[in-house]
Amino acid sequence: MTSKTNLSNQQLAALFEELADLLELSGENAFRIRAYRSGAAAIAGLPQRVEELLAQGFDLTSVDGIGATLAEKSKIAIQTGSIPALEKIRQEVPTTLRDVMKVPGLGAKKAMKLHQELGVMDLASLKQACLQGSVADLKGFGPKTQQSILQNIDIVAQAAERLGIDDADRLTQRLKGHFSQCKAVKRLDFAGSYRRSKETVGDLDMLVVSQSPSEVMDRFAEFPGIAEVLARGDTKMSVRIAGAFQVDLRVVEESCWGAALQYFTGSKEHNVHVRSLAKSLGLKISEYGVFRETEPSVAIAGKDEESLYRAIGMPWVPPELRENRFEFQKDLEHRLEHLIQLSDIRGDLHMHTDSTDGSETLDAMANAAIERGLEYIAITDHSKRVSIARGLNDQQVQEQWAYIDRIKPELEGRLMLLKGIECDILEDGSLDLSDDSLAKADWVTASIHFGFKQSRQEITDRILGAIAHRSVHSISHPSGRLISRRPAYEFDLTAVIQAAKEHGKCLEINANPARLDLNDLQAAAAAQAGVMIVINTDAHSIGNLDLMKYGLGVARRAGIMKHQVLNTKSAKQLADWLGKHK
DNA sequence: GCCGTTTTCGGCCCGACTGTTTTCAGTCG
Repeated sequence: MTSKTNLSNQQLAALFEELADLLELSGENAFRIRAYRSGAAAIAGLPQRVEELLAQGFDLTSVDGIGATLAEKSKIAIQTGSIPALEKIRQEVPTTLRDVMKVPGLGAKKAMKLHQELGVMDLASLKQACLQGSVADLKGFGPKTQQSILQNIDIVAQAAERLGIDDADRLTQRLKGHFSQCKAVKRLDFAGSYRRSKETVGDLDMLVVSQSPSEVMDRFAEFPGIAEVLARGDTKMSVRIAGAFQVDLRVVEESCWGAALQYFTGSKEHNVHVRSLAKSLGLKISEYGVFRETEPSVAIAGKDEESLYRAIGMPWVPPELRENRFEFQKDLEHRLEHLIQLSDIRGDLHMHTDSTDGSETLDAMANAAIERGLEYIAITDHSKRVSIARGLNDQQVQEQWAYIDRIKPELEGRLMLLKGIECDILEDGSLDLSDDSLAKADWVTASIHFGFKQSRQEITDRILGAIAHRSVHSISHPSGRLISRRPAYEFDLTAVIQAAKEHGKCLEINANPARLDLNDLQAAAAAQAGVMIVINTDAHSIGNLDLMKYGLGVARRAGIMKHQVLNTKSAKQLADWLGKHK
């Protein structure tokens, strides 16, 4: 089978997701919709491209969640770039209603009702309807719903325009692959907020060194998924990728690579500061290089970034720090020397198994951790309040810990396996498991999954209570936000940081790209106050263990140093730390 | 639509809670 669609697994999965959404809007059977969703997830999780698998004669129906129908539709999508059933339903249901459906508080039924009764087509018309007050008059809706829509609509509108860091990551991989055969490309990298590891990326800046820009641009135009070429000049080209996402290509000379990379990496605030420093030294910095004001035609630096920063008396600044926060302070050299990096991470203290909502057995997670070179992990399944995840009760968690005690000897010298729990902080402020149980754990991380609408004081008190509990070591995803999907609950971060400091408890940077919680500013505040940070993947599968890098992005943006992060400690040091925090 | 069989149909992770209703859609992972 040959094809020219070059559809990635993520793109194929997105087609099925869209089909599922549109079927849901049209009131289709819920289990059929779920089947499309789980099929999409299965495709997104395949280690190899569907196109390659099919070419090798692989039987897609052997994958869990993919049956004859999805296998056939996948085949057609790979050949044609689309699915006939999707094309058909797009004619019947406006696909922009998918955004309306994603507003917290709304679902398929309400979105469809808004469409049919009020003519709502998308987020803009939804907002207008709310502002006019006509939503509150609709049967099944009310003033509170209308108010909540208005509060949450912007976060969804933003999501439509920005990519999560992991999606941006995948897009850069596809672009790299697309250009790998293009001989005109001498060098290629991505700048902008993506390079600075921001949690979401508004557009992607691609920088290329080439002698023949037009050849590079021709190749760029062939990239699958381009909806529109917005502009094309001699050295610069902009395209819009499916949806509203923009990718900018800039072709530069080898000699000014560093200056261009620095210029396009930003941030704007960082660059303003850099250029004013240069000016005070009688220098001028542009994307073409560093120049003396007295001799503006000869670049004295800029072939690489190091030379540019050296010219203004600075060490090379890692992109994550270029936010005009720490990089111009006196302690920069000290911070750079100790700035945390991925290779400093020696363990992971938050992950789930198939005892609750993880997809792998405890043994599989342990083995995967060993393969990744981790020295220790904590198994932290959910407690019973998270019933949808089949959270563990006191007896079940004791059974899991007994099992861990049994297999510990086999892992001796390879992995320190900690008996942990992600214990829910209940609505009344108590913890979801008995004190007796929690006292037997090696590692307890407490978190909130319910009661998000409580008052700021109530939620703060819940967290403070958990911090004060003698068996708790850490608070996981302290703000509760889901990026582009759900805002953080209201709580007093300063009080939480203060309490964590007083009780010697950790606050987590959850590395899952949907969370990244604490965020960079919150994590910086905590670390500066002297709170120990822990960076965890919250893995629900083996593949999730590789999400650690996104947590590192947050920590580096926060300027956090190695010694401020608990899981940079060796297994021995961690055991000592836990001994002192009993 | 998928899956597994007690194999070609019947089930598909729960259940307490909110806002709105007086039966239900959506929220939580």
